[in-house]
Amino acid sequence: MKEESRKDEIINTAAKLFKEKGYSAVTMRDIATAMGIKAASLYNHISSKQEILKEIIISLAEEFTQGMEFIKSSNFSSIEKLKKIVSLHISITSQNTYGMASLNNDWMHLEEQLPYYLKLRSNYENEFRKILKEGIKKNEIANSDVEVMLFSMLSTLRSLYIWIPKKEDLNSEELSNNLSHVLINGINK
Amino acid sequence: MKEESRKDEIINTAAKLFKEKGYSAVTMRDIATAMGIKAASLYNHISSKQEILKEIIISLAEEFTQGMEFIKSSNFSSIEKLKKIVSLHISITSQNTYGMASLNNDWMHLEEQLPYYLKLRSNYENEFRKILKEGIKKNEIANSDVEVMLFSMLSTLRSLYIWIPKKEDLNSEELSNNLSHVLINGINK
DNA sequence: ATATTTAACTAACACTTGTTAGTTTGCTTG
DNA sequence: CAAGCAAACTAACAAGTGTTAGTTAAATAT
Repeated sequence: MKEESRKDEIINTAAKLFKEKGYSAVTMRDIATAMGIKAASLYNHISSKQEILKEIIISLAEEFTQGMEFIKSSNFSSIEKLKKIVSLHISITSQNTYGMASLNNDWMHLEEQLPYYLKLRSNYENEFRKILKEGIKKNEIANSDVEVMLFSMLSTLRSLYIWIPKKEDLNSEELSNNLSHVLINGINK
Repeated sequence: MKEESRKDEIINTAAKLFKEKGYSAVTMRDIATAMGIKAASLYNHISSKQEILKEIIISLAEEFTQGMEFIKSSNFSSIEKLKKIVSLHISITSQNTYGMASLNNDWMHLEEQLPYYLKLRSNYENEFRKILKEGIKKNEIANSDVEVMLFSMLSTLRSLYIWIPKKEDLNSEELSNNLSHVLINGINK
């Protein structure tokens, strides 16, 4: 029961193609061909193209929600919490770079699940924002524009899916330390 | 001759739709309907859907190339050059957020123009990288991993198109200062 | 006034899309 | 061996795709 099901194979194959061309440009025939079968055969395992997208995106969004929940309820310092967020993004992204591309680029093609996804996303951003504000109040974080700091960090973390696959010899911990350092201390001497 | 031509109207309307749903999900009928005409009428002004995408992306990519060329050949300090790059991104993006969405998300659907676009992009990244390396050599910039710094800054700058439209009362200069400060000094106290 | 241009229209095309129905194949289990 | 099942297949569909051809109406230039 723990081995990868045929459905999972379809989802992973699709995610790979979605990353290259986007959800709308990938046809069911593309997915089927990549698996060496015919398009109609896909429907023995999944109910629609939509379902594939939903499975890719929602499971990832829930992983992030869970990770943030854990960090929130910890008693790390604000800076330590931010470092944990960096680790969270690197960990999830390096395990599923294809899916992360869909999460970032194809979320608007969710249909019934779109409101749920948007709720998870704005909750996540709100928790992130709270950590920054708390850090400023506690004098751990510079009193710069919170929205600018949030935007800058989140943009970088959300783009990891583009960048991680280019680094063949990825050491997650080292990357996490380097990236945390740059995000927290900037590039200044 | 300086007023917006019908072709430009089509390109701008298309860019807006491309931002919302992506190039592949937008049909010629969608573009036409948004302009209050029929799809076939578009072809009095443009030769293909492809051409619309090309016009949007290539002109923006060339603007960036030109801006970088200017910064490169200036004799600002490395940090000042980076601040100019931040300004460049904010300026181009706030003038054309729709187009910037296509540049970021739909470039892979360029066909004949794809190699040219990729060349411009990698040249741009190389010049950016050179500025960082020069800054490290001159002891203006911290000796952190150059690729991590480059990735972090570029990710943030490339995501501006998502964020700028949310700020209704945009003061470009103030944003430029705030963002430069965060990118250069980080968020640390 | 006539000729020309601009920019819209209708109608249609060949092809591609997601999906369904019904069937066949080959493995697993009693 | 027979039955059941998982997972492939072929064939077809209705709707939607980008695009072309030919036409028409209004604005502009001669």
